[in-house]
Amino acid sequence: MSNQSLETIELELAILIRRLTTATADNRNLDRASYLLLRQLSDSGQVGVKTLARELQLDVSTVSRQAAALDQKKLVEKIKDPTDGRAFFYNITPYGQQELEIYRTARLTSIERLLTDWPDEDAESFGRLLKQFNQALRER
Amino acid sequence: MSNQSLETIELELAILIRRLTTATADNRNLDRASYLLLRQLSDSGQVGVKTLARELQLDVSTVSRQAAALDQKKLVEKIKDPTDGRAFFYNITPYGQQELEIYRTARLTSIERLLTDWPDEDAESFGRLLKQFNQALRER
DNA sequence: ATTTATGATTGTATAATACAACTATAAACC
DNA sequence: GGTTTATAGTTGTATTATACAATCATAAAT
Repeated sequence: MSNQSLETIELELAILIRRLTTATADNRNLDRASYLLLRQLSDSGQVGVKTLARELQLDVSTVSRQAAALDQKKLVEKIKDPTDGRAFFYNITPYGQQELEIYRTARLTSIERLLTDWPDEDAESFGRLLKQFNQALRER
Repeated sequence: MSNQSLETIELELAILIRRLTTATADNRNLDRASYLLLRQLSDSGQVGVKTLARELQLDVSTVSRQAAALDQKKLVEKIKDPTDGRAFFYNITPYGQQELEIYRTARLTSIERLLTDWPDEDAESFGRLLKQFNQALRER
C-alpha cells in the first residue's frame, strides 16, 4: 500500500470522526447511540443487555443505560425473562419501529444529499470499503 | 445512486463513528481532539483560537480549552499578539512537533495493520472517497 | 448449604463538545 | 475624543457517550 494512501486515510478518518460525532448530535429525535441500539433490537430482538453489548461491542453498563432510556421513551419494552430471574429481554415497540424508520429515512436523505454529485461507482465503492473497514476494526 | 449503496453507507458510517469515537480514546498520549488541533497548528501556525476554530469547524470555546490544555502540556506556546491587545498566537513547540510525529506514526501503524490484506487499489479508493466525503460535509 | 459465577444496574469519572455570559481591548461614529 | 459597538478570548454550565468499579440479586457449581 502506498504511504500516500495510508496518510490520506489516517487524516481523513480523524476529520470524519470529529465531524460526524457532532454533526449527528443536532437532532431532537433519536441520538446516534439509541439509533444503533434500536436497530440492533429491531433485528435481533428478544435479547438482554449482555448480548446487545457483545453485538455492539460496548460495555454492558453503557447499553444498560441506553436501553433504559429507550424504555423510558416507550421505544422498547423490557420484559422479565421467565426462565431466569436475573435476566430481561428488550423488544422494540411498534412506536419504536416507527420512530426508527423515520429517523433512518431522515439519515438516508441527508446522506443522499451529500452524495448527489457522486458517480454511482464511487458511492458503491465507498459503501463497500466502509463496510470492509468496519469489519477489519471488528476483527482487530 | 443505488439505494443499496446508500443504505450501506448510512449504516456503516454510523458504526464507524461509534467504533472510532471510543477506539481512539485508549491512549495516554494525545487525545483525538488535541491531535487535530496540533496538526492544524503545525501546518498553519501563528494563529489564534478564532482562526483555528474556523478552520476546524469547532466552537471557539472548545478550541480555547483544547489550546489551553496543549499549552499546559508545553506542546504549544501562547504568544501575545503585539499588534492587538486582545489576541494571541499559538505556536507548536519542538516538543509538540515531536509528540505529534510520535502519535501520528502510531496511528499510521495501527491503520496499516488494519489494511494489511487490502489490495492497494482499495486503500487508494478508500482514502480518496473519505476525502471526498469530508469535503462534501464541509461544504454542506 | 455455601461459594462462585452471571445478568443487570448504579456510582463515578472522563472526553468532547456547544451555547451563553462575561472581560478586555479595538474600531467606528458622531 | 468620548461613547457605542464589534471582536478575541475565557469561563460557567449543560449534554452526550462512554468505561470501569462496586453492588445486587439470582442462578449454578461444589
